[in-house]
Amino acid sequence: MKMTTGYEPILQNVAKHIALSEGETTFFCSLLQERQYHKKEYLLREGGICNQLAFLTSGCVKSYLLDQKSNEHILTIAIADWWVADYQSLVFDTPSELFIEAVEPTTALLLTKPDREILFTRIPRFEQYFRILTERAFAVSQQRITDILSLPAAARYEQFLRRYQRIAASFSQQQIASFIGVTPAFFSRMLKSKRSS
Amino acid sequence: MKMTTGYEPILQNVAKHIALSEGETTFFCSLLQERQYHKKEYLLREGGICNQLAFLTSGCVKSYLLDQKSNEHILTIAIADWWVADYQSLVFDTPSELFIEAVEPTTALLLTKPDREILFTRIPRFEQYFRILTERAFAVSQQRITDILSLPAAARYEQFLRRYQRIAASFSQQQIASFIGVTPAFFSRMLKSKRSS
DNA sequence: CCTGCCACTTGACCTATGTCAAGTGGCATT
DNA sequence: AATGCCACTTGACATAGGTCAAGTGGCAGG
Repeated sequence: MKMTTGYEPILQNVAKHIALSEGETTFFCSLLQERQYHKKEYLLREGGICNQLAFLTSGCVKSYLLDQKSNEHILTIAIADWWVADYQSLVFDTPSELFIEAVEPTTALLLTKPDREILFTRIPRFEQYFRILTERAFAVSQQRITDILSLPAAARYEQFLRRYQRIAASFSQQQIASFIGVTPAFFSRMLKSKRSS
Repeated sequence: MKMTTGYEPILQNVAKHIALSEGETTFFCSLLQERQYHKKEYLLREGGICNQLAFLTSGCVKSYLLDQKSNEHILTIAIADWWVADYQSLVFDTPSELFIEAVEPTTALLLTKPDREILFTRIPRFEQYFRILTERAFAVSQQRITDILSLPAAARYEQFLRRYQRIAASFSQQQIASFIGVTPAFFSRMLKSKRSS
């Protein structure tokens, strides 16, 4: 069927964890809204309440916050086949402190929070799907905390390279510096000293 | 029934999210194993594979890792009514880099990973229960990352006090210093400068 | 009442990383 | 070819927080 074309990636992702009948597939897709974002366009802005999750079918986004001095700190990087949202805001219904912004042209399938609740009611197996994804995301998040607490900047950069190999090239040094938690100037010096070693 | 006495706290916790019949309650409890830990006893040691979750009915535990210089870095603090596990190890079946240790005498109800799978099969609503808990834990974890990235040590301490008010007193300065990511010496100086201000 | 021990404090010094401002060098537009 | 822009680099300096080792002061056990 033509209507499911743009949904292939998400259906494959879902199929890794739970099986859906044809009717369930149709219902699930009916709750999703496809949306394109151009580079630097926002999926979410600070102050808004995050009431949807986005599944990326192409492109790449970052979520970040700005501190008092307007320095950008990247919290997450998400690429095709990943869900992204401000969980803090989504789960506790609080205003978001994050910006979520497309780093390159990006296509996303949006699922609103109320629609997700409907989905859970109609197809309870989606509880399992999201449980599994969230447990993984949580595990990765915990790892990030231990990295920040226990590793120096150079080692955090190694970790970044390992985990984001495929997409490291689409990020400027500034972005990477922000993700690993150092300034661009320091990161530049760090790279230089690595090259000569 | 006498047999469910020690299970009251966890049943109340579960009841906040899903309703269980009497039979389901009995089955759920049959998968749990109660265990006492004395102060400084380990629930999990580095190198082991974490194959269970622990629900605390009393007491307090910390999870931490040791870096190359044997400095302790506290990842999480858990108190009564919280689940604790090394999700990194539990989810990906990798050897744990964490220690989980009782900070005071603690009682836990243990649920092994295979038993949890059985639970999901027999009572699928537990998928929802754990989805909700994990989403909250993930949201809190994300917040911790943004705190570490964007706030100076003194502000991270404020956050700690806000979030762990009730139990802050059971932690030594060393533990708190480790949680917020500074050395005991620096933390001591920080407190002094706060007092005089 | 001593003795140890343990948490905490403090001083002197050190280092990783930040700040700010002035380059440099591509590369896209005209 | 000139222009401008943007990412990156670099120098000089500043600072948050670390290190190590020597106190101090409770308080628990004998």
